[in-house]
Amino acid sequence: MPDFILYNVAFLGMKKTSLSDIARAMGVSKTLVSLVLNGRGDEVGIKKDTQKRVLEMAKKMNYMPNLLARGLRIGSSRILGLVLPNIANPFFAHIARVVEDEAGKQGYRVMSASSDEESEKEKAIIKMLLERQVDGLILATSLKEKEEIRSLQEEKIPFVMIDRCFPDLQVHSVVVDNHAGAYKVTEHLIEEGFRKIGLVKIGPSHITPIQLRHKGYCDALRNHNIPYDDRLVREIPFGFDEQVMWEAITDMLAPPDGAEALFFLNNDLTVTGLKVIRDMQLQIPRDVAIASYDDLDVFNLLCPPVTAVAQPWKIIARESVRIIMKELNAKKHPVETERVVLPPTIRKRASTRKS
Amino acid sequence: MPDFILYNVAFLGMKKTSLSDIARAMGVSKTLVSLVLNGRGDEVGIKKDTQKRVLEMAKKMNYMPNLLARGLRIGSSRILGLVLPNIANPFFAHIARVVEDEAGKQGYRVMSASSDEESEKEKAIIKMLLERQVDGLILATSLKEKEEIRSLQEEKIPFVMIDRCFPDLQVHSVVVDNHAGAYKVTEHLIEEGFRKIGLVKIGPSHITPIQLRHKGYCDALRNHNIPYDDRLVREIPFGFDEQVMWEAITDMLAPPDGAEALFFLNNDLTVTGLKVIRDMQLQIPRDVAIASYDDLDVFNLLCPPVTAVAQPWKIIARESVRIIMKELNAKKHPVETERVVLPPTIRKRASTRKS
DNA sequence: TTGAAAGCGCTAACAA
DNA sequence: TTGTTAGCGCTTTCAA
Repeated sequence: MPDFILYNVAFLGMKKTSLSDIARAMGVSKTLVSLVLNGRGDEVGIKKDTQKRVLEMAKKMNYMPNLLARGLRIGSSRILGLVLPNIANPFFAHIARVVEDEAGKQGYRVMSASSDEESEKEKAIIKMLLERQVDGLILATSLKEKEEIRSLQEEKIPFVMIDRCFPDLQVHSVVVDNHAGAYKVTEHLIEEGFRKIGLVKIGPSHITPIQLRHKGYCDALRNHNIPYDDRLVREIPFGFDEQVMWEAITDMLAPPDGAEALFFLNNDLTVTGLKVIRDMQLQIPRDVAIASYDDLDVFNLLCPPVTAVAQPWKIIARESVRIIMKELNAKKHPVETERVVLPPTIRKRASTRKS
Repeated sequence: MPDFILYNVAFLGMKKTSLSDIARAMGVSKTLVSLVLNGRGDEVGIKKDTQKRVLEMAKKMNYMPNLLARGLRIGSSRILGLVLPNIANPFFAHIARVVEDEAGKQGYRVMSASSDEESEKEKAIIKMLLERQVDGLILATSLKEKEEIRSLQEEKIPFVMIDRCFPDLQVHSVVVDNHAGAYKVTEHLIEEGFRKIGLVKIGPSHITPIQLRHKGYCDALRNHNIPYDDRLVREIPFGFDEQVMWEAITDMLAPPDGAEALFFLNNDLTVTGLKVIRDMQLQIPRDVAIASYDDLDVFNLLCPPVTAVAQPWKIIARESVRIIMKELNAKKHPVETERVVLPPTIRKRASTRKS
């Protein structure tokens, strides 16, 4: 009475039901069961009745496919690796959410990990993801050198770079026009009458978008005949605290040539910067004007509301998934390289209004 | 000359190197290679020299273990499933980050997914995670009924519930004392002199912490002899927009018995609520006082700063990983049920000061 | 000190 | 219309 034992096993959850369990219980082959359960019954021409019986038995025995086994067999895990500097940052959290949704629509899952802007950590993450046999990678990289990326290319790992990309690499990428965003905000500040504009960068210095934003700032100054003053430019290392920000701001605002405006190059900097400025009891924009790269919902609720560069994170996420899927489903390789550059939106608000 | 071919394969990335490739190239057995690569060489007593040669060959051939295969074989994926309502919500994004870090320290990876507060979506997520053979689950559940949880128990799936837990279930859980948080904030409002206190809940109504917060609110009112007025209590469905919030608030503030204060039961509600209130050109706290369940960094930067209940997300995440690891490593089952209840912190700020 | 062989659960080429 | 067989890459038992 093998049936009894099998049922018991299944019902008591002592052990998971496998394909062969079903096959054995029904006296058919694993192949048949596999075919039916994968919806290929009709295609192959398995009797309707048999199909129904298989389905019923699978249900009865509480069958659950083992996706590790399937992945091993078909050589594809249906997992996407998502590498981010920090998933707790709202910008990346939103991206993670949309990537998850978009990938899910195509039967893919995502495994994400945060690099904290550290090259070594990121290398370890990528290694781990590859060991776990992810089918493709979406990378907001913190890598200092592009060699690692090159080796991904050589190994023919499908991947898309987002937010950040080494300019001279021939790879899929979805980025925002960082130069334009920073240029426009700086120009806006200049047009509002500010000339001494401080720039607060996030470190490490090799992050491409930060370099481009810096360049946008420089170019705007130059085109408006304002001399570049490197006492007005600071780099704050990732993982900074309020103290570090306090020192930087105090320094930048110090007379006689102190900044009249501060442009923070990401949302973390802006939030901490605003805290420090409040603690210093300074009025915005009277004592110092404020602009932010990255917009948060709440920036518009502050008093005064903070001028910001909004990034289209939804589109970044969607495009990255679209491209990686195209790559994964491509019949022919290599697929033509896609380099998407999205425009940022400048949200001019009261924090940059000359009073 | 098999060596040549093998090297070629490895170096050109035509095909990944496997254990048997290394074994074959060296003329030894897979067993040996596996043992050495897993650091069990000494333990088993493999010659130092052989070990060195294996290690070198592995490196030379660019070996990467296939974790799907290992997982299949050892019956453990070293993956934790993390189920959240929405990873884009800062509260959950922070939790995800810390869970990722803590699990990583123990060699586990996490696969997360968002349920959007939908029971059906969550069931599908759990099913998917189990099919992917996660070793354990951390659940901030959106499930309406506890049956699904019960069946996890019956199937002996290791899991920990966080943030939300069905009260009469004997399961591991890490939650915040929601009743206390809401009670104290409500009491604070009352002590500041507000009597008509509106409550803005997030739907769906079965979310346990929301029910408890609601109860905390009720109890505080009762203990201060303030009658409960259900016109002052609204539920806004998850995924709401500004319009919905606008209607609710307009309604609650309407004379003659309009609310003098509003207590929002999560950070999303607070942010949108503040937007609406600003658009209505109301002064906080003169026209209406504001309190929030969930604190965000920026709440302290608003003018006025917003009174909030801060939740210890770092501890929630750490504890949940600690417990699931204890469960996974336990020699004996069942492990004693852990029910951690963390205290929230009330941050009293100017938004609730009677002017 | 090392190797042979089995098998985790699945799919797929080929046979019948 | 269904079954046989092989094998994905790994670990592990047992033997030598």
